[in-house]
Amino acid sequence: MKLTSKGRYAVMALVDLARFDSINPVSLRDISLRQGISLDYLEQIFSKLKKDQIVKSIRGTQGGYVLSKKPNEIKLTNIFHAVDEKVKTVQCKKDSKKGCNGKATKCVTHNLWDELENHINSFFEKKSLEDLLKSSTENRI
Amino acid sequence: MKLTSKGRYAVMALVDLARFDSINPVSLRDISLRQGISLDYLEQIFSKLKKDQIVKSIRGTQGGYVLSKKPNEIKLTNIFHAVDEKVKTVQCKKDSKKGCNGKATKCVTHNLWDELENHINSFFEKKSLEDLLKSSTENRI
DNA sequence: ACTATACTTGACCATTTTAGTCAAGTATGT
DNA sequence: ACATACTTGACTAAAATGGTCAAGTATAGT
Repeated sequence: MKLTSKGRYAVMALVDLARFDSINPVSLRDISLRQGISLDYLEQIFSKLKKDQIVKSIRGTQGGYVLSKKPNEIKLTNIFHAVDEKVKTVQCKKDSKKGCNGKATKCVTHNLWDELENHINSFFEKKSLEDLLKSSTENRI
Repeated sequence: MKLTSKGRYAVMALVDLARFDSINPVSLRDISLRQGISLDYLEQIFSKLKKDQIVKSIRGTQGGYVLSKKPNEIKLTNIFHAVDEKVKTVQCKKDSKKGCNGKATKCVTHNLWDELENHINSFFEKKSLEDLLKSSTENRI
């Protein structure tokens, strides 16, 4: 099981954004420099975040991105969903008329992954951007 | 985030094994046929399970594998650990003297993954092979 | 002792996913 | 007009995944 860095970057970038948001739109270039994430990659990520209305873009000279909602309204689950970071349960083929793996019975792990998925999602649903914002300022050196 | 099928196969195979264990050692060939998992791949997996003393091998004509412990003593966490299925947190480079990503500060996601990891592991530590065994017989068609 | 069965080990490989890069735009504030 | 910044889409090197293939070794039963 693993978490990809796309999800991690999205979270890092949004925390960065939330921190500077209040004053002006934040350009991806600034985020790129501050967080050490490739600008090209950030563009991909923010395009998805925008599609899910987590951020808004503002064009023009002093443009950039701003959050669409307040930090406490943005849950991790929203962020991960936006960038297609999901809990894949490596499920059995669902197409067949028979059970899992072409057997007559439901495979023994079938319910297990469902339970696990719920368990993980409950974690992501509880954590908001605001929570991260707090702990990140605590950790500042 | 995803779970690989190696972990899923390991769980499926062990539940199968646990179900027939009481009578005789179970050959990988039987498990392969019943669960629809490639024999060659099962060999790889069981080699790891054996190294972590989750199963014992019995050679010879009527040989096969048996569980090393009782089903309620085998937790999912043990199984996943054995087959190298782990929660990868896609962490920041740890080598540098500075903080994450060469920045002066700890990156904001640093603690987050730690928390998540604990959350997931607590799930795996609770579930034993016996639990799965029960629910698998309930689901039989 | 022989042999079939079953475990053991290690090299190898095709496909998919990841983590980006590159290029060519379009929109807008000043 | 023009610099800045967002937008879109094609492309790709490297790693992980999900296996296969080959060549053994050990042992129970006859």
